[in-house]
Amino acid sequence: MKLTTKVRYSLRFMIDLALHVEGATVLARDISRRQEISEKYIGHFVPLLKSAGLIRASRGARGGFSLARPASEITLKDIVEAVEGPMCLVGCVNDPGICKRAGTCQARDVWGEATRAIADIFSRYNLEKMAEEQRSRHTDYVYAI
Amino acid sequence: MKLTTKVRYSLRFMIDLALHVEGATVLARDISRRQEISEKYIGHFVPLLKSAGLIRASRGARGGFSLARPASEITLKDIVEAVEGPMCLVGCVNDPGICKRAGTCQARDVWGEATRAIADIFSRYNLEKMAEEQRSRHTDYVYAI
DNA sequence: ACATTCACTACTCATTTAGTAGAGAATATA
DNA sequence: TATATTCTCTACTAAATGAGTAGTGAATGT
Repeated sequence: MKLTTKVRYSLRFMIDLALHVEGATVLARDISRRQEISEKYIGHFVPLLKSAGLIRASRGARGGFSLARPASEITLKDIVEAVEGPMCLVGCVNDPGICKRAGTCQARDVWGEATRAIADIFSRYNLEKMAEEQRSRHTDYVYAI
Repeated sequence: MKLTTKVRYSLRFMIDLALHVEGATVLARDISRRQEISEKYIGHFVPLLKSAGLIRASRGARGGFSLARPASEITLKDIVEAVEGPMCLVGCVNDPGICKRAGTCQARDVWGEATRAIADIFSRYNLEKMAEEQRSRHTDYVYAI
């Protein structure tokens, strides 16, 4: 039941981006500094967020990242699936062929239902609200003091 | 978001046990055969189910396993936590000390809420119902035919 | 042309997962 | 009490995954 570092960082990246993108783009370097995530490591998961259509990237001077659609239309589920692939508690749920018991196994049904319930929970969190709540902490989302 | 083999097998073990324990005890060997899980591997997770107070074990002739309380009072959450420890999507939720940003991080709040929501879902599944639904498949929960 | 910025591949190291193997401890029963 | 039976514990192994660094390459605004 543990999420990977990539997913954790991706959420922080997205919240930070949503908070600082206002008309302009945001540099990986700046998010790296604020979030204390190495630029190199950011380079690993950010292309996944881009391929999933959550952010846009541009290179060169004045380059950087921006959201590909309104923050209100980006959910936690989108972010998790962008980085880890389709949500699924056990392999046989999405891919019955890997276990010959799939057709008769009640446990598989349970995991399937639970997976859908969790996906539903994750899809109820949207980036706009998460960023707003981060802002309301009045910390600028930078560790300091 | 993937569960371990131990948890998957533990659920199948518990469902099988609930289906076959009727007055008597059930042997690991029999569950091993029906579920196609090696006896050796069963020996790895079953002591965890026992320490968590979900099953009872006795050794020697007429030994075997039984439920430590009514199936209706054993939940999926009990089983998952018995084998993997307290449910928790990211470490900082249960253990804020591991990250200095814990106090101001909205992402942490999100993971905390989501963890509680998932735990709630898991606690709604009880073993009695899962076993009943397995039985109603009329397969005796053995791969065969 | 060039500095800037993201993108991609390769590599490393530690940890976790998924087992097997074998000896040891408990116990009902003859 | 001897013994077959059954669970329990520790050690070990191999493969996969996780977490990250490093270096090069490709795009782009000025």
